[in-house]
Amino acid sequence: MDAVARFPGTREQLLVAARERFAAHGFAGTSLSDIAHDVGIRRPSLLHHFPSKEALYRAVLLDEFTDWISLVDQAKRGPREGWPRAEAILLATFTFFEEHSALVRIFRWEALEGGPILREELAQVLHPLFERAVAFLEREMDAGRLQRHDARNLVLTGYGAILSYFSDAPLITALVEEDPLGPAELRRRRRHVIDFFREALVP
Amino acid sequence: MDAVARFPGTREQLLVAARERFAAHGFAGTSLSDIAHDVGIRRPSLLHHFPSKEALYRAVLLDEFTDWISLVDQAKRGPREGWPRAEAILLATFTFFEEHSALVRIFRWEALEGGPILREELAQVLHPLFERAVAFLEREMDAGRLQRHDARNLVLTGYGAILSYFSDAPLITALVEEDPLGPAELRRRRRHVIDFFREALVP
DNA sequence: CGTTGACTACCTACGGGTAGGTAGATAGCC
DNA sequence: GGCTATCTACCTACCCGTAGGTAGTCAACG
Repeated sequence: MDAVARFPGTREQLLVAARERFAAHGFAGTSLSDIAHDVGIRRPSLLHHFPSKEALYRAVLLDEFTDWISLVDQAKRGPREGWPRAEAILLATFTFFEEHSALVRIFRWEALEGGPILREELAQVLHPLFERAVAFLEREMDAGRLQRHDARNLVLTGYGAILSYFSDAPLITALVEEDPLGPAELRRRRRHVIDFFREALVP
Repeated sequence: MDAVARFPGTREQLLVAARERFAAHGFAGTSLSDIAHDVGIRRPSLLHHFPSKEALYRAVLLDEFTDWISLVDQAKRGPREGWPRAEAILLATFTFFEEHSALVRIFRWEALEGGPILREELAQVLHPLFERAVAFLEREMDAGRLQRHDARNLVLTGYGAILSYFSDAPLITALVEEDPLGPAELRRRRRHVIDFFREALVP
């Protein structure tokens, strides 16, 4: 039967532990023993639930992507055009990554080391999202509802402004006094991103 | 005596090879055998020049930091205030990282995996640069020569806009058709960053 | 009702590979 | 002779994955 939605079955515990380990140390830097130990079993027992390290990794990413897709669907509601829509997308993206910081770090690991979900494979998922964002921006710029910019680079800048903050948080901690992931600093960052893009985008 | 500035001594060859390897695969993902092989010697011979893997890594970063400091000194020339100065700094930073893409990737690795040069240690170098940038921005905003923004977050956004592009280039490759590090795309990115920040910063 | 057989989840032990680091020998150069 | 740079051979530690064994559960069947 469906083994999901029981208490926290071993398999689900393993997925959570693996997500945190992969996010913290990347694919190559994570050992199956550590993950198994987090859950309180031995490594071979882990391999009873997932046939290989790579399979476990893919399962983790599949979980995260599911949440990601739900965000995209959710973004279909809300304002339809102009800056209000751009703002809504920025806000939703910020909030999503705020709540899925592990995904941010896994993305960065993938981009850097090219994990088993090779860059190409990951890019296949990101490509349509990227194209949709570019199309939206170009349409709004053509209509004069947004200031004209290089749409492709604009999307990259937007993602970078959000992703970098979360992925570089450990480094930023040593740069500023407050915890960059604390509620006050997160609010401050969110407002900055919105204000900054509005200043550049609203005609 | 000073062993530098000979032809390309083995030590210097090792530093270059190590820089590329560490940038490509991070500290943990790089093996000394690979570095030694790049130079044409065996691993124990490498350890004759550098007592440990960590020592080699630190030597690489020291080299890069030297170039970085020279950039900061160089930035003291040029415009003194307002958007022209901000633009000059952005341009110099962009050009520097364009020419030191290995450093970009090593930075990202450090932020992610917390390499042997612990984040704190790296942050000690970055902290004064960060504070100086914040002070400049706040002074210019107070004087009304730049649009008001959250100075600290503005610096982070600026660095993110430049660093992310270079460090994520492998991923971006699969997102757009052209090579993001080719001359045309680099020119395009540079112009976008400048335009975007001018739009948000010029009063 | 009791026994058998399949299944699940875990274990210990091992094999094959790779990592960083060390010891000691060798060859060339001042 | 002494110093430098390199080598081969070795060590320990860790990795992933597999083999084989052991409890416990649960359903089917005589």
